[in-house]
Amino acid sequence: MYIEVVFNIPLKTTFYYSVPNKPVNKDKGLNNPVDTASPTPAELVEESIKIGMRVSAGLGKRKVTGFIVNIFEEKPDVEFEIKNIQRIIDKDPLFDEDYYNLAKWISEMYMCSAGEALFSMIPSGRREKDFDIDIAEESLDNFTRITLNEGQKGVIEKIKCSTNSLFYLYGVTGSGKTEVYLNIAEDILAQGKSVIYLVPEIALTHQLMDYITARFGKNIAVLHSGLTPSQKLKQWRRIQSSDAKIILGARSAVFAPVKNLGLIILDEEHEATYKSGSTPRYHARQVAMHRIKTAKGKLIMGSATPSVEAYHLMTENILEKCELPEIAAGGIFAPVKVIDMKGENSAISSYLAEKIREVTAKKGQVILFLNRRGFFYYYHCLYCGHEFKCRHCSVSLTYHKERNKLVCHYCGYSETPSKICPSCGSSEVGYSGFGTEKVESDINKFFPYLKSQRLDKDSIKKSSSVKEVFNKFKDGEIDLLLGTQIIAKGLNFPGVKLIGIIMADTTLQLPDFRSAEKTYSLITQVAGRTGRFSKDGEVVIQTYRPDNYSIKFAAQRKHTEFYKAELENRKAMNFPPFSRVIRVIFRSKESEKVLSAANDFYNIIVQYKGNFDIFGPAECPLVVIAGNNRYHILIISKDIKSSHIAVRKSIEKIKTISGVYIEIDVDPVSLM
DNA sequence: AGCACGCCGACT
DNA sequence: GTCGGCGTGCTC
Repeated sequence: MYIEVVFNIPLKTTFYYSVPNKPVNKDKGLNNPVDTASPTPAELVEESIKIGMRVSAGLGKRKVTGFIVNIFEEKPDVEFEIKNIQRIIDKDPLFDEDYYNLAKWISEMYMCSAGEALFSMIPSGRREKDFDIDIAEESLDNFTRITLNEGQKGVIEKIKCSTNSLFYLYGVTGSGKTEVYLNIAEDILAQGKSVIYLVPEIALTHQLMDYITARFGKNIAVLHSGLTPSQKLKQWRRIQSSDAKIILGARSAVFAPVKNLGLIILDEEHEATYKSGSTPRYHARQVAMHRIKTAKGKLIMGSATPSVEAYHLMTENILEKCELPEIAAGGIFAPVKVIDMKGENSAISSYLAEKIREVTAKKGQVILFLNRRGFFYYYHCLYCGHEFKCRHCSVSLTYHKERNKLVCHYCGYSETPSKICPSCGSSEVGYSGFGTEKVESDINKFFPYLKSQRLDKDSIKKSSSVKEVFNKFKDGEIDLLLGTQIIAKGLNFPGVKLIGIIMADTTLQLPDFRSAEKTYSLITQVAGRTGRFSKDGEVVIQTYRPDNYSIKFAAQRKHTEFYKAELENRKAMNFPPFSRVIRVIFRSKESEKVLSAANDFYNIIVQYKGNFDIFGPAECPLVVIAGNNRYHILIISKDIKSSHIAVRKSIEKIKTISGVYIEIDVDPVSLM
């Protein structure tokens, strides 16, 4: 008997092995050891081999784990000598042929080997281990059905009756999206089908867990990167055996081996965490759409701030838009005030400073958002606010202080910044930008009497955990919380009466065509959540560009207007959703090698004439990560097919330079 | 991706 | 003479 095996290596080739007619150390690999003393008939061994099992086999000089993807009775007609496998690892297959087709789709789509795809989809655990789904027993009994409002009832009815398969639940936080998801899930489960419920981060699975169990019982499985490989394997087996029919998890749960898939829920669709950061760089949304198409099920995505791509699909009626009325629980939005930072001398505007004084005097709490450290300097006219953009790409130019150059990270264009504003003639052009430290020192200077706490990735490690800080904040031991995205959860505390976005421009001036979308999304999310928890709260947004459409429309809650403006821009510039992007990244410890590798690639891909444009090579916005110098090339096309083929052929053709690594990102979500 | 082989320069 | 640097090529 012969088998075809794939390994977790970036090779397109599959490998052939033979299976000896005697048990191959079968005991070692199985969870339930067999008695090796009694000889197992050859047929039995062969019969027990199935597609989807793992084997251990010699590959070159080493012993590697691979997946069986095909089985043959006859010896394949090949030149080379076929080796025996060393042993079979699994008693039961981990996937079937349909699932292998999904892996092949991933490998095609995201340009990796089928082996790499399978290894990222399937847990690597060897021993099944329990994962304590500690559900308070009383919550099982105490479940009471929430009464749906008219809006929710309407949407549920619409989704149930529609012949469409793709839906978008468009509604603010608190509009009751979860209830809609679960009502549809109930319907699908009643039909004997399975449901995958995706959330952007692990923390959210914990919250939902109790609630879902209370409602549907214990046939729930969890899959996320917080579990050990063995725990994942156990969940995997439960899903395979249909012991679990609802799968709750983060990005990778989209690969759950469900039988009879009926529904995928993808909450907070706009979140970038749905896009994998390592090979294969899949997007859970894209995978979900593909799985639903093949399974003929339904997909419901939802968010208060849909990605521009999703919004576009709604206008095209590819996604059926289901709107939920503003706030289900009944509430008001906090007023949003946009402050022009022009002429302000400190990181905290006089308006915001006054508000902080006012609020804290009445024992209210304050949250200040600061999006990351000042990686990028913002070069602009301090008088009229004119911003410097690339004349080719219309993406913000990044100022490099050491070189005194404005650089475009899309096409590689650079220029020496002019000393005079091209728009108003003012000589007050220059760069600005400040990090957490500057804001922190300003706060301490102005409000030495306040108990303030910084919360970002750097500060957690040394001091306390996020949870601790939140608990302190909740108990009122902290007056002012200053931090990055992490503190978004703090918006749910009723004591918070003031939220400030210190520099809305930090996301806006990122050298990324999604910068406006990210800015809009952040402001809308912040402004949308606040009113719900503190009735007399206020949101203050500081910016040098109060008239920028993303800030203005988000602050005024003119959502349709924002998407309209953004889609017009994207269309004019031929950016997604009006095109598809493939990003090819080159990295190396040696800076000279990267650029020459990128140039080599460029010279190869230009030869493949197709319906696509090539941008670059250019430095990645974050030029050096972990000692690696980084360059990228962007291939932008109306139709991904021709660029896909060109990239694949170029990768095959390019001579590898030692120490230079090439990574491909299809439909990148971040271009940093 | 690993790992070995092999071809050159440096050094006891 | 041989140790070790990394460019090249192969893995069923």
